[in-house]
Amino acid sequence: MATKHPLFGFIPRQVTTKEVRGAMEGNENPFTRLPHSPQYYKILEARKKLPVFAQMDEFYKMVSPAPSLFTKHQIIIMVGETGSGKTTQIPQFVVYSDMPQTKKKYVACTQPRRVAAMSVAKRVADEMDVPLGKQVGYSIRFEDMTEPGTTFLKYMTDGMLLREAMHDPDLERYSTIILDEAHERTLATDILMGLLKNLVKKRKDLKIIIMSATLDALKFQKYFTIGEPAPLFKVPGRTHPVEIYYTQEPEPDYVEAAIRTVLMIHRAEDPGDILLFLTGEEEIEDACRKIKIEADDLLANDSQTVGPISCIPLYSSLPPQQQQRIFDPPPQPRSPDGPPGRKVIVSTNIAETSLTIDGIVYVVDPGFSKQKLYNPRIRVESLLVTPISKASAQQRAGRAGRTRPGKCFRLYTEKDFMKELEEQTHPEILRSNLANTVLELVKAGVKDLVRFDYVDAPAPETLMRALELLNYLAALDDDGNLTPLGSKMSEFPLDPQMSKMLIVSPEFNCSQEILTIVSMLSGMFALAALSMGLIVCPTVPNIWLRPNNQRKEADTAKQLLTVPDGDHLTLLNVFNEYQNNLHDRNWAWNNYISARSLSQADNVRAQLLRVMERLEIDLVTKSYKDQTRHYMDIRKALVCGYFMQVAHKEGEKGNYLTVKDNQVVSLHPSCGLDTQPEWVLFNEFVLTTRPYIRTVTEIRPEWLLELTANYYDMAAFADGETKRALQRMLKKQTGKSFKAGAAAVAASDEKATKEKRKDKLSRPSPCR
DNA sequence: GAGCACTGC
Repeated sequence: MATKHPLFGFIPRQVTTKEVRGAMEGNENPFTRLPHSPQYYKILEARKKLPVFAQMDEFYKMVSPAPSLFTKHQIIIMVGETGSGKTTQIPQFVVYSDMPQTKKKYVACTQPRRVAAMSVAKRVADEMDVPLGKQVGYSIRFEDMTEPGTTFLKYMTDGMLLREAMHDPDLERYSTIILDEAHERTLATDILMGLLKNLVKKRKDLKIIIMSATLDALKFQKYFTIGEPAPLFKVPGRTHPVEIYYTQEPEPDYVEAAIRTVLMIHRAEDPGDILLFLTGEEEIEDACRKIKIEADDLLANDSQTVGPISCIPLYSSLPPQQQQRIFDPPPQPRSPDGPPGRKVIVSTNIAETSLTIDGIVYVVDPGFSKQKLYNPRIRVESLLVTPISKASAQQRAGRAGRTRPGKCFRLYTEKDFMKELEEQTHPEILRSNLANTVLELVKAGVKDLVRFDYVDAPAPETLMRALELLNYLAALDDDGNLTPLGSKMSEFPLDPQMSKMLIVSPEFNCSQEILTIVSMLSGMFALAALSMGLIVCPTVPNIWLRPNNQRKEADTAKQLLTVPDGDHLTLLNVFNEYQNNLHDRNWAWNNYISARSLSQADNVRAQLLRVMERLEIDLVTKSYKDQTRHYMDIRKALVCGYFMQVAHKEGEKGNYLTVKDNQVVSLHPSCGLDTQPEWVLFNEFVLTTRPYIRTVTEIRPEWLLELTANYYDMAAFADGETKRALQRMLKKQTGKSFKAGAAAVAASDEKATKEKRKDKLSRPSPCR
């Protein structure tokens, strides 16, 4: 029996609300042509109550103006608060209008986080009555839940779309791109906004929707002014009111004030859970201990009016089982009709955006968070406790009104809120090292990095630092053009130093080993999704576990796996042992190693291996009788990527001086080197209680001159202790008397310059 | 003898 197709008569981008609602209410699913399930209608009733649903007509008038106005509204700015339903509904509205399924195109909606992409895709698949991964799917790193030819609505991380833009700058596969949570201003979203603003000139059929919270909308509207400003589409949120309280005077000690406020709420306010924002692990654990002591004290003295309390810490490096505790119910009253228990969650910023916890009625906001800052002068990213922005404060307060009216206690004065807090948190692009981003942009075809149309332009010095690094790595030539090597480097989801050493590693017969080291270094920070929709495994910043009560045992275990030549080799050793033990979690556990970070490294390794195969980079290893020689090759390959991160020992006090930047640094206590070698290469420079270098390997200075002559150009090297040390090394190599030695140094200076010239012309050096 | 805000490819 032939029936009319539910979308019969729909003209792409000229559909009407009546047509769409008709199709939605119909018996037959327009995308599968199967009967709608009873569940579908149930969900549809709930969808109809969302604020955004009432504005469908307004939306279609904006995206589908009369045909003559077709190109006019190519970009739309959409403003919607929490609870408006924009993330789930707008992409579906767009599907009915674009009809991507008829043209083999996608409607894409980006999210800053993996979990959000997964869980929203699942929700929308249910709403559309289709299986997840068919018509509706998601695409995130390590997981592509789409079916080519079938999927037409795709949720994805912003980083994933940026990767695609590198290969296909015209993003031909997409009919509409929706950038959700644009106000969060992630690095990837910012770069995408710049690329898309440029792309719409070329692709007149492409539509862009920028979805954001209120405060930023005008900025985006101004940025996306092409002839005239992009239109604004506003949707009200659906949250409960939150009363805001300020302190009368500034609080000298915000942790102490926060604890006092939590206890005050517990004593005096109605039942309801409390969320307290602090800045980091140590602060949080400390506050939890103190709250617990005070609350137990209250309970002991006054169990008639005060109920029990459970205090739960929340930060990303907490093991997943402990994170789950935030969903536990509050403690039971002491007696059947005694005062009710209360749950207090003490959290980092993770609860501001990444996680929502239902049942929170009170928020305590001291007004601080840790933020990453990049200092291009010394090329260091550091974490600093910083006052939050007004937007952040508003977001935090909103967390109290998700289930019923709430209260937010700000531990600063109203005057400070008005006068001292910045409107917005500085976007990530202004606070980051941009080496990776610059390489991605160049690969995506952006010619002039300095004049690129950024929403907020980064400091010229940051761009210069990135260009300089990429030039020394030979990813960009002297005119800033992408070299074939740079093009290969951009294919890897790695820092440029790492992709460089991976690409040159076959020349040192150790690409197997470098692949492992790179995977360990980058897997240490990557994510692993645990269970959908709830919570993710946190970042695993350290592979070494050190439980408080077994520190000694943990240290001994670490000692047994340590390779004295360097931490990079230790990482290699750990991974190899893990493989020799057949990925046994017990082996990891018995050796005080995080099994999660190892399996993550395994994941990353498999992905990088696929890229290597595609680029035809040989996977080689060489067995020497003498392991030291093998390690030497690996260390040489490390030098090819990290020659700019080298330090030289000064004096006998364990001080090191970084090459060229002349920063005084020390070996991090976690470093496994058994001596203090004269020359070391490091993976990370961290600024904490002191400047430290972390993940350190001993190198030989002659390798610097051999392998990276254009950076270690003696003739052009600024005078200083490092240069003198290099010269001493050259002198020793010649083995001559002082006078002859001096001549040799002069000659080697000259030789280095010549080498460099020759190098630029023809020499097939691994690092050029 | 120290530490790790949060994401992402």
